[in-house]
Amino acid sequence: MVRAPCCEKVGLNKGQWTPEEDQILASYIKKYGHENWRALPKEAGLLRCGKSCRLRWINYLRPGIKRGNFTKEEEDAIISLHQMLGNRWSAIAMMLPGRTDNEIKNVWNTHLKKRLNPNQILPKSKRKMQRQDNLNSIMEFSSASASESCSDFSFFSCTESSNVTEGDSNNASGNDGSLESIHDHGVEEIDESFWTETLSMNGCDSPLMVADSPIEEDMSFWLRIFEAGELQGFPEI
DNA sequence: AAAAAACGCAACCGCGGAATC
DNA sequence: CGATTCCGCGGTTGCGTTTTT
Repeated sequence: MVRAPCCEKVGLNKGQWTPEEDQILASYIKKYGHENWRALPKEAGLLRCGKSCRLRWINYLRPGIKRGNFTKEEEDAIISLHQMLGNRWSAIAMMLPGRTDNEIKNVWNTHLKKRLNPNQILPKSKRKMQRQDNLNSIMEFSSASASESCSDFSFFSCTESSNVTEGDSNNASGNDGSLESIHDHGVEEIDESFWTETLSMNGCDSPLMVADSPIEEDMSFWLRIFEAGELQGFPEI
């Protein structure tokens, strides 16, 4: 079928956003929310397409966005997560509160990729298959760990609490950071009860389980996992 | 000092899938 | 139940800035 364009392209602004546009968008969303991105720019009086407004809000205007350079811990976490998840930037961003998928993607492409051995970079077609393998490995690993003790992979569960603490109105609609997102990408075989059970397991006192856990703790937790070599079983990308 | 190259970031594009009609 | 709409994601591009020659 023929896809309708996301918006009428004629007469709309493109390129850099002006402070005035930012102001209009932010104040409109603050007042009315963003239930319908397509209709939002017209109602707000912006000469932008809905997609553009959404991107601007998600990446720069919404509350809780952390600006500035990535810390070493954040970079290491991105590398580690990328090893497991591949180019699933939204999933990686879920683990780094305050960072956006676009920002992480940029950091990866401009800085972090260079740290890798070039031989580990697969052609695109192979990477897709590898990614699914990694996901399956993660789920197997986390299932096994959960059956013994509090899983090191309980970060999936913690994702929800992390997002909740952001006070982000966006949670209600789009960038959910929820279990559904995980399921969307091919891990349906994991029963949802797994996550709640994991959360409530005895001795599950990982810092990640704390709703208001600071990001630094998240990062150090990741580093501990990888430094301990607990993930060595995963295939390299 | 100027030109070229490299870099980094913000934004756009197109696709897939969920939701709705 | 197929058609359509909308959202979100990942890949890519454009352009300003910085570094190198």
